[in-house]
Amino acid sequence: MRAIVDCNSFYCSCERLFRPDLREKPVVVLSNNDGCIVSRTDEAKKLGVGMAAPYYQNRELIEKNEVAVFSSNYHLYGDLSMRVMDTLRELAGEDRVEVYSVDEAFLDLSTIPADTLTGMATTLKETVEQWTGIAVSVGVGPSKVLSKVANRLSKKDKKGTRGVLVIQSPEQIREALERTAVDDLWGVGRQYAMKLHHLGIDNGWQLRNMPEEWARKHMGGVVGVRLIRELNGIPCIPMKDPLETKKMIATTRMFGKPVFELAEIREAIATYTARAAEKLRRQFSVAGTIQVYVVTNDTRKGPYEYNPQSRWQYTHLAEATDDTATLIRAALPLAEKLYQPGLKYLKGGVVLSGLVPADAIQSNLFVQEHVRQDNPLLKAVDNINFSYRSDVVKYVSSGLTRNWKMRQELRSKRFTTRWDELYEIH
DNA sequence: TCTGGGGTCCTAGGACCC
DNA sequence: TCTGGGGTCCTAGGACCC
Repeated sequence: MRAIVDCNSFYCSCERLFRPDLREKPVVVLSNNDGCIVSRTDEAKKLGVGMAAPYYQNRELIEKNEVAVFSSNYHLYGDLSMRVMDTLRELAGEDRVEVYSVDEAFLDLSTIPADTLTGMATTLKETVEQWTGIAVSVGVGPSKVLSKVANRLSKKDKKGTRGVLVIQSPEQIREALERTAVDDLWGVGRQYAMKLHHLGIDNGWQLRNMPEEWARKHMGGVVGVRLIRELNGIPCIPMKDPLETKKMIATTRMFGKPVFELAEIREAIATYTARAAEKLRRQFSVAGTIQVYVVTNDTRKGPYEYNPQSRWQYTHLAEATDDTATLIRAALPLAEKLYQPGLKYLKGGVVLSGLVPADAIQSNLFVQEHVRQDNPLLKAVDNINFSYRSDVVKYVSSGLTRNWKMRQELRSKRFTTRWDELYEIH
């Protein structure tokens, strides 16, 4: 059996932890640049605040109802996420937890006796809440997809399930799947949902009964076959090895306001490269390929149309590296190649790929000077930038004016990761 | 006269997830 | 004025190899 543990309205719950006055009150958290609503509490949901909805479209509703609004505070959420995951590992066993996202983890419960699963799930929920202050929902089922189904139903019926639902017997599974629209299944997105409804397949139970060969033809090949099997309680999506590292690292941002000059684009790209390189070093990898992209607003559709167009350039590095300066040197010419005067730039980004472990670099015979890996200077810079102010130490190419920096006007303090922002009790 | 079979690697693009 | 950011997996098709 598998469990999925999922933090309720995670970003909002983190904010509430340091603002007890907001308990039971509507709260929302905004995406970067204060653009969209990415987390909302049940109270905000009830008021009709949409998920992933643009902030400015909901502003009136939010102000009228005195909804508390926060910019995203990733330092805070990252730290609390770590505490939740540590708690789960403590309870379920170090190697039985797969961190799936900042607010979700799959647990392998295959060694837990069937009749104690509900007890175990309840313990997980209560302990996480007691140790971290973050409320979670727990769904348990024979496969990952079914555990997701259970988790969703546990949230829909909070009073009945108290946030914990185990589906195990054939009857429980059938009932749960009949209550779940195909749109709400993990692995069915907009495209497939549309296709399925077209064919008269509306709920999970109907999809479960479709033949595998049909799924192979019409639902993305083996992906569809796996989904059908998972719905039938046959686990085919394995637990991931916790030691696996990322295969790609990206840092991309909307600019705080549109940008027109090459100098500004260069600054932004250098800054994003430095940030991506930090992430790279954190997982002890080096990158073999760097891609740079920008999004322009093509005005051919009329001056006020939103018609974003992306342009890409990439280069393979002579030798894989995690050195910020080397990566910036590779990135800037790509930015220059992309730049065309007169266009309006909305967004930029850097993607590192071809990642391999730092201790297994394939060296290039034709590279004369090898950059020293495990550079103590960079380590020191990473430490300073994390524990004090971001970019206390930065490369000159990342710029000093930074007109393009994103808006984040409503961010709370980084109570748990910055010395100068600790929570104070007077 | 007439053109196999089996394989790898790479890229682009589509679908999905939170 | 105004719409986020960061990932994964799979497939198809082209280039190339023996």
